[in-house]
Amino acid sequence: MPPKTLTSEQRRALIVETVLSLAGRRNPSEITTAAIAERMSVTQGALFRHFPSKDAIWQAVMQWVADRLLDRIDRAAASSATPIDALRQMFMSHLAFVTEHPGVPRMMFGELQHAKATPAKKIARTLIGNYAERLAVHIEAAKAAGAISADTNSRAAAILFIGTIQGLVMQSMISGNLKSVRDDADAVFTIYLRGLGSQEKSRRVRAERQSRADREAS
Amino acid sequence: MPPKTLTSEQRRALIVETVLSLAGRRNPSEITTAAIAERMSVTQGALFRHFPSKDAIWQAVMQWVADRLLDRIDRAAASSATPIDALRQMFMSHLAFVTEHPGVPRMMFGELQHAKATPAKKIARTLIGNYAERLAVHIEAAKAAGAISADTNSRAAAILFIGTIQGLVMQSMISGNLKSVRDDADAVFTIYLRGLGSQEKSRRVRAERQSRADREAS
DNA sequence: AAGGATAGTAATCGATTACTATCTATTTGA
DNA sequence: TCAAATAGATAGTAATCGATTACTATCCTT
Repeated sequence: MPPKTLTSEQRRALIVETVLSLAGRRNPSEITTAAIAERMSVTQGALFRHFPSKDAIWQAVMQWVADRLLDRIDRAAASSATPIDALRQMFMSHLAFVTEHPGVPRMMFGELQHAKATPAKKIARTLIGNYAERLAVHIEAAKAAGAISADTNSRAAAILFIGTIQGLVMQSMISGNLKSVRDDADAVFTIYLRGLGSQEKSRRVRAERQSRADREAS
Repeated sequence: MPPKTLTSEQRRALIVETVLSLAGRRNPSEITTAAIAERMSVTQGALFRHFPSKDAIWQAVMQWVADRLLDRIDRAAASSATPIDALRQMFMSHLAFVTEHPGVPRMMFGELQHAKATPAKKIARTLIGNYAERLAVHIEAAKAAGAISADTNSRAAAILFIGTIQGLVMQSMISGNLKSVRDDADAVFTIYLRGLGSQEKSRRVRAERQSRADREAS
């Protein structure tokens, strides 16, 4: 069965998608151009009609990740009422994103491993920088609103936010179970929030409290 | 210059040491048997006189890491007076360990990336399991002593503890600066501790307060 | 001093890697 | 409609990977 001939743009998008899909099941550093092509039912040489090198493919994949992730957390934050809620929504939508695309954290980890700065690593670095910028906005806003302690170290708070997500993702890599992330997310974020000096309870706790109140009222 | 002939045991130890050293400067997945041998001033084939395969080398490296790290945190905890202090000492000694051996987190990340369970990954998994066990002991002790909130989710607290360290390490991978870890460690751990519901201040804050008191007293 | 065990060398193996030159088939546009 | 442009196939390339071979040098024991 000969593959349909696509436009170069379509093919590029499909290659990126395929790499990300493969990265969800194996170590990105072990993904060969032959494996990508096989998955697409195309010969290996065909890939180089659309990308000048393998590095360029990796670069495109990281750019895809950066664009989508930032869009996700931006939309999450925009639909939030308070700074604290924005942080929570960013946290949860980030986890939802990596749950939908298990290859994403694998690609990130794999790129950051490189000592020298590959083009793909530069994109990853920029992504995290932009991410931290977004976090800083809401952390400072939360401070200004008195929702968290004024003496909280903002830089440390941002590092911890990202590290918390990494911890959850890595836990899922160890167990091989991606659902465990969702189960633990709420409890972990609750601890994080209290660490910032917030008095707010987690959504789950508030919901339970509410339903308990409902039962007592009836 | 012909290399000195060593006993197989010595040579094995040297190979492990060399791999760890190389992992501190490049992606572990890019470390070839040829590169290891060259660094040791030995021919590539000589490695296979002491290890049956490259996998076996990686396995030995991870075992080295597991043994040393657990020993480090155990000794740190043993020399602590309170459960909270034990957690803090474990945290700091862990960071000191990876600072001394930058190849360690790289090896861990690299192994956990593999989808299928390689022998080395199994050791890494066991290590983290043992680590979490140690953490649980002190977290529960801290609860019993009333040093942290009783309603703290212990599993989440352990995940967050490890994730916090990962976040710091990854931050150093991005900046390429390992010293930044030490600078941020105290502030990040302070947030973590408050997240558990502890009222205790960080060592740095206490020290500053003390020195301020000293100045005022003089 | 003989002799067995062992550490290391040099060369090479087959497999796999990213990449490319050449040809064919398909699509596109004036 | 037909020729130019382009997507893909075919069939390679050189380089590098982990691993194995036959052989040599050295050490230790009796």
